[in-house]
Amino acid sequence: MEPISLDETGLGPEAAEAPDGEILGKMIRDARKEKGLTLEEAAKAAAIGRSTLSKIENNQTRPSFEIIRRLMQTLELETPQLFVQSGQSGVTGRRDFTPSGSGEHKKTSTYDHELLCSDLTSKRMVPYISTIKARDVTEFDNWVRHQGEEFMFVLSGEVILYTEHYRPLRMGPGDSVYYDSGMGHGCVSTSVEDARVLWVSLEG
Amino acid sequence: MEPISLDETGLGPEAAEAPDGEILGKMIRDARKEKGLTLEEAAKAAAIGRSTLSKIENNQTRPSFEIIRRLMQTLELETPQLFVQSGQSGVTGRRDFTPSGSGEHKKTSTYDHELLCSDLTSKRMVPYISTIKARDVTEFDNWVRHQGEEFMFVLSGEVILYTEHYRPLRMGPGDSVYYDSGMGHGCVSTSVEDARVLWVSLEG
DNA sequence: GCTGCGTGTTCCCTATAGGAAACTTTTTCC
DNA sequence: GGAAAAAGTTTCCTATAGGGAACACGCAGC
Repeated sequence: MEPISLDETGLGPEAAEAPDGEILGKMIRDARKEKGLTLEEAAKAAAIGRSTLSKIENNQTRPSFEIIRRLMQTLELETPQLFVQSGQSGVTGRRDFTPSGSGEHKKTSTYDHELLCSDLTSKRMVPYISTIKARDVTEFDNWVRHQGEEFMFVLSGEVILYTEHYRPLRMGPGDSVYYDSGMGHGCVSTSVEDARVLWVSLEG
Repeated sequence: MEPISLDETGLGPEAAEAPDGEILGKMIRDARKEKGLTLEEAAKAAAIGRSTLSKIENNQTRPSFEIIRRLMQTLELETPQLFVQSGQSGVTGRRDFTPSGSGEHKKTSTYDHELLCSDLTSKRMVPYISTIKARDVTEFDNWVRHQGEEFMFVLSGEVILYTEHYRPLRMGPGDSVYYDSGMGHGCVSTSVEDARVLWVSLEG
C-alpha cells in the first residue's frame, strides 16, 4: 500500500482525502443519530466545537486522536476496526488474555474489552472478551444496542444480563445466551471479583 | 468596575488538555522498544516522520487519529480501550434466551457437540461446545469444510488446530482463533484429558 | 583527541485542525 | 404560504500538527 504523502501542497482542499476517512465520518454520524443527539448536543458532551464535529462527520478534516477519543466516549462507540485497514486473511489468533496492566487496557466506565482477533476486515463476526467490573450497579436508562445478533458466554464470575424486553438473567461460568443485540441490553457483575465474558457479535 | 466575566465558551477552562496523554506516549514508546525498532524504522513503517514520532512519544504533541492508527498497526498495539467494538444500533425485540445446557447433543467418533441454543431458526450464528477426545490423532486427508467463518475458543485442554493453508496451531485454554471455514480444518486434542472447545460458526 | 555513524531531539516552516460566528438549510409552528 | 427556531455547514482566524533538516549525544574504531 502506498503511503500517503501528508504534505501535498497546492492541491484542492478535498482533492486528496483520507482513504478510510470515509468510514470514520459515517460511523460517527450514525452513532450520533443513533443516540438522537444533535451536533450541538454531541459536540458539547464531547467538549468539542460544533463545527469541528460537522467537519469530522463529513470527512473534511483529519481529527486528532484526542478528539476522536472523546467522541467515542460520548457516543459510546467502540471500534477497533478503525485501527485496522487492509488485512491479511487466514488464521488469526490471540494468545491467552493479556494480563491487565500491560497498558492497553484503558477501560470505559464499566467494561474492559479485549478483541480476540487483530484484524477485523474480512471478518463478519467480532469476538471479544469483556471484563466487567465487580459490583457495577449501572442503571440502564441507556441500553447498549447495535443491530445484529450476539452470543455471550460467561467465562468466570457471576453476572446479570439485563435486557429491555425480558427479565434479568442471572448467569455463571459456562452459561451462555443468544439474543438480538438490537434489543437494549447491558451486563453487570454481581460477583466479588470481576466477571469475564466472551462475546461474539454479528452485525446486521 | 468590570464584573467578572462569565465563561463565554461554555467549554470550561481545561477542556483542551489531554488527561491520559501521558500514557499514550509511553505506550507507544514501550511498544516500539518491545519490537526492537528505532525511531527511524518505526516511523518509516508507519509512514510518518521521525520527529513526529519522537514528539508523540514524549507527549509533546496531540497527534491525529490517523497517525495513531498507523502506529497502532505497525506496532501491533491493541486498541486502547476507549474504542472497542463497532457500534451500530437498531431496535428489534426478539427472544431467544437459551441458557446453555439445554441444547442437543450430537456425537461423532471424535467430537461430542453440544449446541448452546435450542432453536436455530432466526439465528445466523451457531454456537456450540465440542468435547474433543483425548489423543485423537486424526489424519487430515479429509478436511472439514463448510462455507463460512468460524471462531474457536479453547475452554480447557490442549488442542492443535490443523488447517489446510497454514501451519498447525497449538492452543491452550484461553486461546482463540478465527478462520475461514471454507478452508479445510480439523482439531485434535493433545492433552491427557478431553479438550473442550467453544465454536461459533457463521454460514455463508 | 577526531571522525563517522546511529539514535533521538529541537528548530523552523507550511498546511491544517479546531473553535466562534456567520451563513444556509430544514423543521416547526401559526 | 411566512416567520421563527433548530439543525447543519461554511467562513475566517489562530494555534499547532507534522515533516525535513539541523542539532545533540553516544559509541565505536583509528
